[in-house]
Amino acid sequence: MTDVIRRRPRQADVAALAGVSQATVSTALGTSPARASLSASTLERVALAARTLGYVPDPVARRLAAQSTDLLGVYTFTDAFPVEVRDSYYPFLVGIERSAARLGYDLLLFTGTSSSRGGEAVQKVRLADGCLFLGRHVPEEQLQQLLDAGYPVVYVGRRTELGGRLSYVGADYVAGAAQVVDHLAGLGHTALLYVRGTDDAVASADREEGFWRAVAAAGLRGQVQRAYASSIDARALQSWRASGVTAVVTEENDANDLLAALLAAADDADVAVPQEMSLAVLGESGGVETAPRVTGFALPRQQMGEDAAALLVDLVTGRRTGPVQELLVPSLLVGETTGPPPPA
Amino acid sequence: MTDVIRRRPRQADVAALAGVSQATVSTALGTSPARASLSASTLERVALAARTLGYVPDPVARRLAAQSTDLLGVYTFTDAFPVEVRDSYYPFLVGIERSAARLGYDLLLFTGTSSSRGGEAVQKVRLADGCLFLGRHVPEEQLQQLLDAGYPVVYVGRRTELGGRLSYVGADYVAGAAQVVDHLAGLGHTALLYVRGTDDAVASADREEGFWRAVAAAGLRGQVQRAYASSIDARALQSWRASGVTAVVTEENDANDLLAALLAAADDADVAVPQEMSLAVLGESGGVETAPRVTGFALPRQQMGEDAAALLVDLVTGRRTGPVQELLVPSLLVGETTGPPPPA
DNA sequence: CGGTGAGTCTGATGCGTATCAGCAACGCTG
DNA sequence: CAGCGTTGCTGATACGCATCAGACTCACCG
Repeated sequence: MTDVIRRRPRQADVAALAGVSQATVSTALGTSPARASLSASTLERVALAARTLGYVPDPVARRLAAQSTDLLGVYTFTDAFPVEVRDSYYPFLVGIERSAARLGYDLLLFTGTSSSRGGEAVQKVRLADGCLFLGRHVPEEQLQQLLDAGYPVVYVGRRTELGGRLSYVGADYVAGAAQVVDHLAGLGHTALLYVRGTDDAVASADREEGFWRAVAAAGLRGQVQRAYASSIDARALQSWRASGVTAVVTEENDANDLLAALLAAADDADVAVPQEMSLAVLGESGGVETAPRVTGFALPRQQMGEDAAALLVDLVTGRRTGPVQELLVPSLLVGETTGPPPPA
Repeated sequence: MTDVIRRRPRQADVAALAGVSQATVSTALGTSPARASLSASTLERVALAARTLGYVPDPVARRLAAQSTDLLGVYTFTDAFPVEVRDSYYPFLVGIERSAARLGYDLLLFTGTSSSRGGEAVQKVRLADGCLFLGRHVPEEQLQQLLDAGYPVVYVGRRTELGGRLSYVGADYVAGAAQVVDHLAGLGHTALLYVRGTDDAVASADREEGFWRAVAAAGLRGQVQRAYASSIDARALQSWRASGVTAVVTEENDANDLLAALLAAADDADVAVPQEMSLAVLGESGGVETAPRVTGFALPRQQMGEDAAALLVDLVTGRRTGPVQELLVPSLLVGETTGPPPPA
């Protein structure tokens, strides 16, 4: 009598029942080309035995032997499930999950905070076939190691670190900025001011580039000014108006809310938006509860997630190779803060 | 010359560099008690070698050998990241992630939809040390197999399937219902009507039990009626009033919105809520956009998630054993639909 | 009848780690 | 010096699967 409290059945058990070798079971149940050279009757017997025993392959062993788990890692540097539901990461995850599910992959969720052993923790993602990263943070050394080992990694969001070796699916801020500027040009504005924050993030630079390009293309007058939210007040606004500016665009900026400062300044200065001054943001206007719906552009977040996951799968399967970098074009959001310029 | 494009370093490489055996490296780098019997100098040499080579343990191999991955599975039968952000599962996930992170576990996310091979798919969770399930669906056969193998499973939500062998962290609907009834009793109501749906879900039965218990404890008159949303109209409402009922409670019910039907009926019958008739729900009143904030109780969803994950970890580590069943008490939500009964 | 090839299947091996029995060297006791 | 316990390490093995180089059988051809 064999032990009744047998652990999970393994291929060896199936093999015994079917009267074949473990190797044959592996072949019969797998998808390798070798499968074609097994007789129909053997395939059938193995399948039957497997069903009878309720055999299910052990994904861990499978991975150890074959280097593949049908798992995609998702590494976030903040909680993946933010309490702030409006959190901007969320739509990425929705997209990622969709794509993964469609392609038959499951998700391995790492939170930077968890195994807080800092650096080393990232290596744990190797349990998955490949890994998506999202978040501002870029652990260069760790990524370096992963890349060197040929481990597939895709960032959600444009990342220029590591000399372009990183694959990513990002948003085309240049195009987004251009859309906003074009929108203003279409309304008849000719003198624009772009107020941007003082940091040097990639996205910021892209937005500025988009601003300049569109300004040039449309033959407008434009200028850029860097500012802290605290330095934007009624007086500044008045001086801009005096210099002929009819529309101000700014960047969304969580840390340092330029947009809110501009709205407040307009209010202070009794400048009606958009009648006397148009206002737009090169990005999305934060929360839903923002009083006026501000003109700007929306990142195709869910689509970015989907594309990133799909790209990762391609890298994993080898359908695509090398660093692949993809930019998706945002869509213009026309809000209530832009209108034709005031009559001269 | 050894091959330069060497794969990730393994313990064998560290061992060679440190001049010890692979077994020693495993012991030195691990946490087993055997570690104590290694000399300080050896520990040091191994640690140095590991650091030099940038050795990182392979989570897969570790799991295969040691049956432990520091991973918790999360199995949902719908998308884990619902597009409907208001989705009721979401807070569970927030709690789960928190707990997991705090306890040093990462999350393995399975969506019932992904590996759609139906039943067998559930077995994939074995990659994790234990698994949380959420969703109405209960794949009994599959769970049976997992339980029989001693695999730790915890449901989020009370589940009475499998003869009580399932561990869960649920909401105490009995207590929740009692809170609502007590609230009404405190306001002076003496005749209550509980309108419930027609299904026989566990939660429904619990609510009804809570209703009866609290009614008995408070010495009130109560009655229960089963109904479809479509059968609730102005006439029904009037007849209830005629029979002396001053407060109606119902259950939240996504499929068959009794609550909405009641509100509509009150409107039709020109019965003012809560002046002429109080209305409460034994659960949460659906969306945020519900016109009046309906009195009811809130499930401590996030807490349930946290507790469930914590429980699972206890089961995994063996700190607790056997089926553990936990109920958390909801908190009363006093809304705008309950008030004192009309003067007789 | 020896030889060739196609069709089927198996034994052996590796993946990277954890664990355990056991070995060698050493000091100590009687 | 025989006997014994300690300390510090290693060899062997298991975990469950995939893969590959053969081995074996049988039909068929020259």
